[in-house]
Amino acid sequence: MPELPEVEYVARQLRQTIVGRALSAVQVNWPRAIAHPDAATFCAELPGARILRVDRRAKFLLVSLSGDQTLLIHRRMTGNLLLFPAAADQRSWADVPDPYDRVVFLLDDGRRLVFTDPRKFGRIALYPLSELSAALSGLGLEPLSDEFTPAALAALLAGRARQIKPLLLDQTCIAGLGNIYADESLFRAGIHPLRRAATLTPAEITRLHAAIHAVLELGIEHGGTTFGRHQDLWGQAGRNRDHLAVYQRAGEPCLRCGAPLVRIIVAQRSAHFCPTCQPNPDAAAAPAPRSASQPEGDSSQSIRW
DNA sequence: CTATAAACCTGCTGGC
DNA sequence: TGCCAGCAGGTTTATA
Repeated sequence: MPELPEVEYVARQLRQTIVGRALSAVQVNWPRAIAHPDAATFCAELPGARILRVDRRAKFLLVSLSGDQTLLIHRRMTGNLLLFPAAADQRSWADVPDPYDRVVFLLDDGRRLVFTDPRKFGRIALYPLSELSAALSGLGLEPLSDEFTPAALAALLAGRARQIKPLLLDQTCIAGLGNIYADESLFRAGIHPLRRAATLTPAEITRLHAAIHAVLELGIEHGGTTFGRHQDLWGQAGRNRDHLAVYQRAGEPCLRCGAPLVRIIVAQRSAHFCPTCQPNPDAAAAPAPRSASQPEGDSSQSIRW
């Protein structure tokens, strides 16, 4: 669920609340949540470090610390960062009742930054500046940056036989889109999820570029999309769900043409679209399924850990 | 290069 | 009402 907008929204909140503070202590309740280095070293290195800045790259949260170290946080499916006020009883900062709290950072002003994650997929890593770029080296274009232009997108798609939907989800191509925003982007651009990347026309590429940008910006503006568990720093749900056009709306009428929206499986993930506004290119030869699902390709690669 | 499947985990849903 | 198979989505890894 946390995709670029959800991560960006929390990054902005963290930037306004914890920059300038120092870490007093760290408690790791689920060692495997620490991807690098080992949990013991992680806990030993952090106390005393001051938080210099907070950034985002793709779906990663980057917390720059004094001592040339950077905290990399990836929320994966169900991870959330919550900030709690200083406890009245300073001694009890660690005994957070929530059983899903995997890592707890105690700030020097008594507040607690907690990483909660029911599914245990989320990861936190600590890298020295010298290894940071290597750790993030596998990521593709940052969709809200200046490098993401229609031309850059065109170059990415050129010669690719892959279906467009899996390509959009591939973090080594474009970094930050997840299932929700990929579906929303394709709908906005009027492109069927099974279209082969290389077959998109210049006009379609331009539309897709604009759609990706718009959909992500709107997501951020609305505090992200909450379906299962995304919450912001204060535990608040995002409001973007009310602004989605196709995701999780199978069977409901298309907002543009009224036709029933469809859900199929593409690359082992659900894909939602409007069969009218997003016509299937080469549906001809195929057996012509209906609404259920149909296997199709995918792939994706990315960062280590 | 592209596609497929399984794994990592656990809460929630649907069906019986 | 209760139990369980199956689903969900981000990423990695192994295999066609």
